[in-house]
Amino acid sequence: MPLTLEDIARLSGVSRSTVSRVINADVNVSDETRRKVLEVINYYNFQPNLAARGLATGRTNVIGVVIPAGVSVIFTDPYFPQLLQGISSVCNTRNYSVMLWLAEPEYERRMITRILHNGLVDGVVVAKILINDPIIQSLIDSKMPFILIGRHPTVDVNYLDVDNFQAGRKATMHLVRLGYRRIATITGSQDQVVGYDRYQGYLKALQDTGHPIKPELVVEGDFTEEGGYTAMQRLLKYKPDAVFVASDMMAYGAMRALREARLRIPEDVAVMGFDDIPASAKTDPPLTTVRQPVYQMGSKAVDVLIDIIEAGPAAIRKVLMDTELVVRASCGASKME
Amino acid sequence: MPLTLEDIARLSGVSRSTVSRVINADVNVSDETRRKVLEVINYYNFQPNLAARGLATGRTNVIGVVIPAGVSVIFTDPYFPQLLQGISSVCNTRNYSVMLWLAEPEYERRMITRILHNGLVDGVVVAKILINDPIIQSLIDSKMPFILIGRHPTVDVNYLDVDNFQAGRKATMHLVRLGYRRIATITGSQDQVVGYDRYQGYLKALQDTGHPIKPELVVEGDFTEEGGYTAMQRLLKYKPDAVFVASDMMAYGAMRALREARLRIPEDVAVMGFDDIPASAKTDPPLTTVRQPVYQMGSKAVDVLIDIIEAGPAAIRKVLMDTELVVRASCGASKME
DNA sequence: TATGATTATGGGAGCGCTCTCAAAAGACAA
DNA sequence: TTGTCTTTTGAGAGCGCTCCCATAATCATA
Repeated sequence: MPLTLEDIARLSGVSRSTVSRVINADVNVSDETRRKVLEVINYYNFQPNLAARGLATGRTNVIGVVIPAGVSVIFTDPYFPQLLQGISSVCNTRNYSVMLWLAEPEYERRMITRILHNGLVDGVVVAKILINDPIIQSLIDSKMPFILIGRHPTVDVNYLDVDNFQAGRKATMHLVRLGYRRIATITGSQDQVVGYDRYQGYLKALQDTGHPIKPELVVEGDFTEEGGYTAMQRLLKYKPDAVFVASDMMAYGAMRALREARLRIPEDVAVMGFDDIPASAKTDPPLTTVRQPVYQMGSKAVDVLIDIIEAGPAAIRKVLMDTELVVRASCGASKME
Repeated sequence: MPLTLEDIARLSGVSRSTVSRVINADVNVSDETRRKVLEVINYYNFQPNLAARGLATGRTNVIGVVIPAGVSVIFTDPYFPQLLQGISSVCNTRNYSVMLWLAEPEYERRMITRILHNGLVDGVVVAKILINDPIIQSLIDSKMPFILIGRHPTVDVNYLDVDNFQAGRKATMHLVRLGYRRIATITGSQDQVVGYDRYQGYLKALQDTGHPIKPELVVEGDFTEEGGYTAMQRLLKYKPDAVFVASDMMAYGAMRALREARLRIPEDVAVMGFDDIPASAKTDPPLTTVRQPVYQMGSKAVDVLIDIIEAGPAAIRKVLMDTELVVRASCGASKME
């Protein structure tokens, strides 16, 4: 049977209250008493019961992490392990624990109420929510602090995301600087925020550098390899010399289409991807792409969430994070030199 | 403020005890009363506070999952996401929650005591523990129910693992049946249980089928690509016609060595891997290998653990799971036909 | 030395639940 | 009607902690 506060109190000849003060680093304890109590605590390796503390304080120092299962089956990408590492790391340093919920559809509704109302967690991180997921409204109604990973277009909630606009701009700028003149794009689905934002970044880069925007050089994809392939086929007749593809998966498809058309990468057409999934380092040629700071997104999200939990409700926090251009061979070297 | 049992009791005109009985499906409640109370509970979407319940019962219905960080940085493999899915799935159906700990080395000791003694979890699943990790002794001392994923050679604890011996045997048998005569093996480190077991399976298959065991056809590797490469180089002069490599990673190295030696796979040398990491479907040629039922390992481990938690201490449970041969092109078709 | 301010400690209530035990309410037979 | 047995309900204590308040001890100052 584990020891209790009362046991420690008895063993060190003080009251339960004093032991509690020592554990919670209250200043109103004499050095002598503190020393005595700590000795006993360390000797017995005492750990206060967190369920009891949770009951007394109304706070558990546990955060929930919700990952929709529909998303978490995507195993080709180290996204979730990295995200969890980031989350876990901050939780460790800030003395929180992580409750993980992989939300299977059939349990989803039951589960949500269980999470929200059972007093088990102080706040929730929701990863990669599907647009218009009912969970968001439940969360808002519950008054539980929460943060989304992936920005939400319509509802005013705390979120953290990659700055897809700047990233799209940065990627396109890279192509511009290398001297490409007919820069096409295969966008993501325009009804998804990420697809839209990356496309807007592409447009901005061209505008800023005085490049004309040619509608025929813009094709909408759907984030799949197949979609990238057909999109590239359609682009071919307009003879682009470079293409910014809004996801690595689509970029693979685009590269396949180029190979079939006997075009060399990057000599005939340069290819820029987005995501930097691991396989992109090993394509032929290795893919230049944009990397998201996944680990940092996890840690930052939790940091913000814990701030909200501990400081109480404040202004909505919207955090955008920078991406990193990963230059490999698929865009070639400068055409200027 | 969330409602309490007392609130529900008042609202439905019964006592706190009766509401508790209804929630816990106690039989000693009249149908009429039960109906009345359930109505109120559903109307207000009441959820009992789990911290309070935990305090009262000494059970939390939470299991801890510990993944050493040294291992979880391995991102090339969907191992952990799949394992977590399996774990999570059973937890959902059996009404448990998952507390996730990615053990960073610097926090490890602190964390372990926190997990074990703070009354937050009823049991622990420890994934891919390093051999002789001190965590095992701590777990044993703590009397907390726990199960290892990955069998432990020396200490007598609950574990669940893949049957590496049978798997090694099965893989080798496949090569035998295809008619290969000089079947070599690149083993894993022999000081790791998995490496040893797979090698023993190889030996058994050869014995059972009356093949002589040629020591020159056995080279010890270290589970790295580089190790597989050098091991294969050493094997070449003994002219094997097939090689069972104890991990896919090493198999990639072995294939590289074969390509450099201008040997065709599988015409000159067949290659059998182990693990079925995703990239193995896309090597040239695609790698025949052994797949571990990772998802099932997660779910089975939790199933066993919860049984132990709910039934109380019993005999040590040691579970071995079957593997699946994934036949692709790297071992060719039968030489007999 | 008495007084008040300050610091250190202990006692009690209460967080929301479960669980035991006793009492109340019915059911039934004599 | 009374008594016995069974079913249903309620009251109370307690899980291990925090937090408030009262009291005791210490110290500075008049």
